[in-house]
Amino acid sequence: MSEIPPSRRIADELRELIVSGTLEPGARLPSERELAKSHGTARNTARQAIAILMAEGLVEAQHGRGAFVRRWPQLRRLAHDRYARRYREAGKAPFQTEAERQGRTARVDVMSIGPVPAPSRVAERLGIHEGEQVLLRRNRYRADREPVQLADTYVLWAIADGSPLLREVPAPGGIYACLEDLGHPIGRMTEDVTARMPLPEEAAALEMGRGVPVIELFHTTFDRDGLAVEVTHSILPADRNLLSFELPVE
Amino acid sequence: MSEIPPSRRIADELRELIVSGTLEPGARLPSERELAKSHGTARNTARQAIAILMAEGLVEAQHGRGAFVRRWPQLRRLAHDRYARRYREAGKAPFQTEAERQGRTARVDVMSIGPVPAPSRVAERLGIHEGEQVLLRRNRYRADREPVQLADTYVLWAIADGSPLLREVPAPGGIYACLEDLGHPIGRMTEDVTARMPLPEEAAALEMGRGVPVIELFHTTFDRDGLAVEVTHSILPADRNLLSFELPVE
DNA sequence: TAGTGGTCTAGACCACCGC
DNA sequence: CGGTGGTCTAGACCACTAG
Repeated sequence: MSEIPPSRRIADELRELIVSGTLEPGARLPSERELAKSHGTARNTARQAIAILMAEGLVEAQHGRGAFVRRWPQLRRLAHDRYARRYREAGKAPFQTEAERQGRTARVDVMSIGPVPAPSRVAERLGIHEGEQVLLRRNRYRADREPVQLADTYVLWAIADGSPLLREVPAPGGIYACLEDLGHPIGRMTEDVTARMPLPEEAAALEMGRGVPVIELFHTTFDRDGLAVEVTHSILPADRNLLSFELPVE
Repeated sequence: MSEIPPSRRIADELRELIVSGTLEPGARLPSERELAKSHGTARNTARQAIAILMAEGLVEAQHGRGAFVRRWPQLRRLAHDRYARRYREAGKAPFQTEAERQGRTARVDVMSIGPVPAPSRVAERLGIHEGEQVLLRRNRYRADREPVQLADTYVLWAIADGSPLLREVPAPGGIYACLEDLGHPIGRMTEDVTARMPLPEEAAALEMGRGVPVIELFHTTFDRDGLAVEVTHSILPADRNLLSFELPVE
């Protein structure tokens, strides 16, 4: 048998109003105390209903103001050709290219640059052993102030050692232009994409709301000899990013 | 000032044990009553701590048994060349190709086939007006029983009308082989990828645990004349899927 | 049957917001 | 100041699991 419990029922009712558009993005939900009274429950029960909707990313609570239907912000579009050589030759890094294409201002916070032991998922992609020394460049990207990406870029230490890659700004065209200067012309690039919920640190660094997942992306660059020279592990707020790819047909 | 509240503190402690590996995947957490006693709080407070970790996808509760560190299942890898013609000519649909490549058995549940008005995000990709009639094929895919994908495939009605696309099994090579037979050889394909939390219906149809997001994917197929002939809107449990792409360099 | 999570109650105090 | 969400308490009953 198992009846639907009151907290779920209240959540279901509100969800229906939201997905049907009756409650538009930005609209305020009834307060917890109102919901409790109108449904004849304790306040904690109504509160639980709101919590369900927050975990689903449909609702956002603001302390002292109320609970609101989440506005899904404009997506930043990451085009499939964002690493194309023509942009690099124009002296622009991929992120800058993307931002300008969408009329936004690119900002990069360089969090750290230095040698670290390679994490397992990076090592397997670089074809080295876990714990071997690699260069880590840790960046946060913002578009018009809004954080849109955390990126940990790992480069083989043999390539990075003593190179401009250790500097804050390695080259006008970004690290890919720099890698080419260092004798590793780009041969091919692959990206592995999945998603998960953010850790609290990630959510904080990206100023994310509750109930919003992150896209987890591993980018691997191979030079023309087939050597994996660089791996970037990125974390992107899912509500601010849309990745576009082109698939081969043949 | 604002101290960290007890529920957060308990959650932080447990999370540290999980991410550091002290509590391995599958390990049982202390019960809510144990946590409450050991931290000198009410049971509801300890319960709230567990709820935080569940929303983060780190912990899974089992009624009557306990709360456990989530095991992240093996990822299904979706290769960038899964739509390549050579597979189609071998008489295999893309999903079947992928499953076999990984030694798993492909299962397809055909949920419905029939004309519907085009939703907005489909219409804009097909280059038609919202509400125009299109064919919808709604499928659920499973690998060895486990649901791994919901896929709504929309085809221009002018192409689908009276064609084998209205049948359960349109052609041995899947709908893409069928589209080629109908005079629309594949020219190019694009995929737009983002992520969000699942709606309860989606979570149920995919048998997903709490705190696991879905990957939302729009696949668009263009024929050699540049006509958008087909759009597939897929929902994939993020803990069971990894998408691999190859990026153009030039 | 004992122990577990799932849910609810009816209070309480705090922090934040806007008037 | 009143209304809001954020958190906690100390109980209670239910449903499920396992020995």
